[in-house]
Amino acid sequence: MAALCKALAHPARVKLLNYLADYGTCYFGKLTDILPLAPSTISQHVTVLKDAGLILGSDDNTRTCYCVNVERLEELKELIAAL
Amino acid sequence: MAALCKALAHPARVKLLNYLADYGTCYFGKLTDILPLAPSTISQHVTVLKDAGLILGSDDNTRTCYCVNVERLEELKELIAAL
DNA sequence: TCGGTCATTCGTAATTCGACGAATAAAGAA
DNA sequence: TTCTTTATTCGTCGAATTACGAATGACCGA
Repeated sequence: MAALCKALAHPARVKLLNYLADYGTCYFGKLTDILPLAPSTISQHVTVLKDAGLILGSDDNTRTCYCVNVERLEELKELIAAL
Repeated sequence: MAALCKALAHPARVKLLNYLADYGTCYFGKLTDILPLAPSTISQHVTVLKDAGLILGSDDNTRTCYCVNVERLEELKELIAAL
């Protein structure tokens, strides 16, 4: 629970998750348009979300496609709702 | 949203909120029994939860009585559920 | 083959976090 | 008054976070 919240403890990561939740999937390149941050920084945030299990990345030849891990997100929702 | 999650981004603070949610209210001294941390450290965590608005503290003469801020907690639940 | 794009990793600097002990303030008991 | 209890604040330290640019590797097009 603390680990999941920690993954959402930064505005940039909340925006990323929100965007993915709204648009389903997208490539990394699109994410760099969403946030006013350097690509390397965004990659770091994406890694945090990935490590928390909240998003999934599939290597589509040279690009990387990201999407929300719905099951994991449900897990978080249940944990918070049970508070 | 990120601010609220940040407040819950540490196991000690999750435990504190859980305890208060279960037991309604309690004094600071009781909280020091719940966690294996120095009182000063616990006070820091309590301050973080208080600053986030998740708990409320009322000064009962020499002791301090803490309880969950239900409205704020509901706010968090709605934000997470809306993801 | 030579560039160009895409995404990540590495190295680094500044800031924040998390923990502790010591000092403090305020109220009550001896 | 003096001592004890209670809760907080302060100072400090190491660890973690956040940001960037530079370097890297993999793939495609010219």
